[in-house]
Amino acid sequence: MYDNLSALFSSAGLRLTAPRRIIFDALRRSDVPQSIVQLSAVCPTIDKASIYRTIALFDKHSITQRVPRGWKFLYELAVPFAPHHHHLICTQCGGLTNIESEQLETMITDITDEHQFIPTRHHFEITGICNNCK
Amino acid sequence: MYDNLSALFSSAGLRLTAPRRIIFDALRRSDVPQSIVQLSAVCPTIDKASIYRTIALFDKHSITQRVPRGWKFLYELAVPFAPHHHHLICTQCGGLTNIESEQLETMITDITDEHQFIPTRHHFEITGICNNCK
DNA sequence: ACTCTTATTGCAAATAAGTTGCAATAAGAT
DNA sequence: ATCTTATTGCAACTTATTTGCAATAAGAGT
Repeated sequence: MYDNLSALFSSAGLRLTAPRRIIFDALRRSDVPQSIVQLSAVCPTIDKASIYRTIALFDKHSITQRVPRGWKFLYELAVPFAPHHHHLICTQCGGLTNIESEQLETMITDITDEHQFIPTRHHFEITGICNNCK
Repeated sequence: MYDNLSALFSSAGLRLTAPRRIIFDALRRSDVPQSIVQLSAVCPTIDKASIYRTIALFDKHSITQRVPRGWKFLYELAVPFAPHHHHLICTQCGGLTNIESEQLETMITDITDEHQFIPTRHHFEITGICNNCK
C-alpha cells in the first residue's frame, strides 16, 4: 500500500521516512479528518515542527486535503488514498457524513465551462442538523 | 442601511458601536473577502482584539461567513447583507469570481432530503486556472 | 436632555500556533 | 558498505489569538 506513496515520493525527490509513514497511517486509520493537535497527540514520538512540515508537504503533493472546520483546518487523505467525497456536518453532535454526488461533479464542469475556467480541485460541504439530532 | 443591522443587534441584546460599524463598512466596501490582518490594516483605529471579537460576533450571528483560503480564513458579508454566492479561485493570479447556481441550490435539497438532514448553510468553491491565466 | 446600567472597548499581558536555523540522523543511491 | 543530502528533533523565535480589567459609551428609562 505504500507503493503508491513510495512511487509518488521518489518521483518528487522525497524520502519516505518513518515520521511520514506514521502520520500517513494515522490519517488512514481515522475515519474523520484530523487537526494538527490531534495528529500531534496521536503521534507523540513526532516533533510538532515535523508534523507541520509533513502536513505542508502532504498538502503540497495533494496527499492530503484541508477541510475547514470552525476556525481551524482539519486534514484527511485525498484521492487516490481515499475516495473523493464531501461532508455533511451536524452542528449539534459534530457528526460527519461522507457524501458523493455525480450530479455535483457534472455541475462543476458546467460552471467551469461557462467561465472558461480549468478546475483543479473543489470543495463542498453542507452544515446543518442530522437525522439523529433533530 | 444599518436598519437591518440595528434591528438584528438590538434583538440579540447587542450594541451597534462605532468599531462594529467601521468593520461592517470595511467588509461592505470590499468586493473580495478580507483577512483579519487586512481588516486590521483597513481599520487602524480599532484594536486587534476588538477585530477578533467583532468578527467572532459577526460570525456567530451570521452577519459574516468564513471563506477558507490557503491556510487561513477570510471573511465576507453573508446573506442578507450580500447576495448568496460561491467562488471560482484562480491559483495563478489569485483572482476571484463570484458564481451563483440555481442548480447547486436544488442539488443541496436533493442531498439533504436523501439523508434526512436539515441544511442551515453550505460552502462551495472551485479552484483552478482562470480564462486570463491559461 | 440627563442619568444609569452594563455591554463593549483598548490596552497590556498571557497563551497558543506556527516557523526557522542548525547539528545530528538516516533514506536511498552508488 | 559508503556516501550524499533530505529530513528530523530540538530550541529559539515570530506571529496569531485570547483574556482580564479599568475606562468608555450605547441605549433604555426618566
